[in-house]
Amino acid sequence: MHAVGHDCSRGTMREHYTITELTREFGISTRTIRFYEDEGLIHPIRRGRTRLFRPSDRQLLRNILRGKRLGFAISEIREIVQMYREPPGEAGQLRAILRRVAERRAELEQKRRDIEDMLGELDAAEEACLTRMAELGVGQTSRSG
Amino acid sequence: MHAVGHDCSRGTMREHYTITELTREFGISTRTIRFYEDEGLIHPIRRGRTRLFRPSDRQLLRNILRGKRLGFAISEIREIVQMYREPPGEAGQLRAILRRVAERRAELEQKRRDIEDMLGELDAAEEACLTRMAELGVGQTSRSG
DNA sequence: CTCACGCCTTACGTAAAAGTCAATTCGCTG
DNA sequence: CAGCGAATTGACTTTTACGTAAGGCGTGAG
Repeated sequence: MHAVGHDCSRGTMREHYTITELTREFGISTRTIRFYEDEGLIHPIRRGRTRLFRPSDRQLLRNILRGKRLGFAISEIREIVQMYREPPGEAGQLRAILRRVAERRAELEQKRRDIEDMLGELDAAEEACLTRMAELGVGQTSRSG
Repeated sequence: MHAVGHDCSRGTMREHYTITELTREFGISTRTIRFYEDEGLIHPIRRGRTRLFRPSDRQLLRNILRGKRLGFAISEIREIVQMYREPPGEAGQLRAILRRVAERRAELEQKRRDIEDMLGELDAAEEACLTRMAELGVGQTSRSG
């Protein structure tokens, strides 16, 4: 195994990643990454036909997967990552972005409330289980608190 | 239109809801609710073949939709809502539930981190837009802070 | 009685997000 | 140069989560 991008050698930051390196890092398949490219989420550079991913591509992929974990659709993620790019020069477009930022923020805050609620229910369920175990006189395995 | 369940009449809590009442309340289709029943997420009672939803069913549906908003699959939601039911009497099963509670909690905490990160990126994007607008000398429409 | 209305089941259709498989094509290595 | 491993494209398949259409039951109003 050797590094891609002739190993820039003055230290810390990799210049490029191969597709399989990223699949291993993020636990996804090459198909998934290529699919995201087809969908216009990510645009790796090419050496010949082989894809080379820059650190910024890697970061972008991280963002994409965050969106996925939160249940956003590809189309929504595309819209979201587009907002992270250099702001355009036209006032109307800027205002449009600001509006969408506000919308996404509202969605995320809803999701956050959902998480808090669900965590609360999990606490209740755990309590009920522990109570039941106490009733049964069963010793628990390794409790934190 | 009149109330189902001969209107228990001593006040606040509806006895039953029809399927279309719930679709209107939650903004989903009858197909969706029936699908959830097929998938074993919810078990309304029947009068003849017509489904009648108790307040607890309504609450359950609320939980299901929370799970959906957070990107959980039907199969995961089924597992989750099963944890909310009366704890079983067998110690092994209780321990299994406790384990799954811990797993789900970890997932939710991951999602919460994802949300915080994404909100941070949205803040950055908004800042960039506002800066750009200032550069362009454009007046903004209605800012909160 | 008939008709509309609301709910029911059954069955087929579909969009999204990949999985899987086949046929190639580089680039190196022995 | 033959071959092997890693990457590519393209096509087909699968799973999930419903949408949608077709036809039937029950009941309250006219």
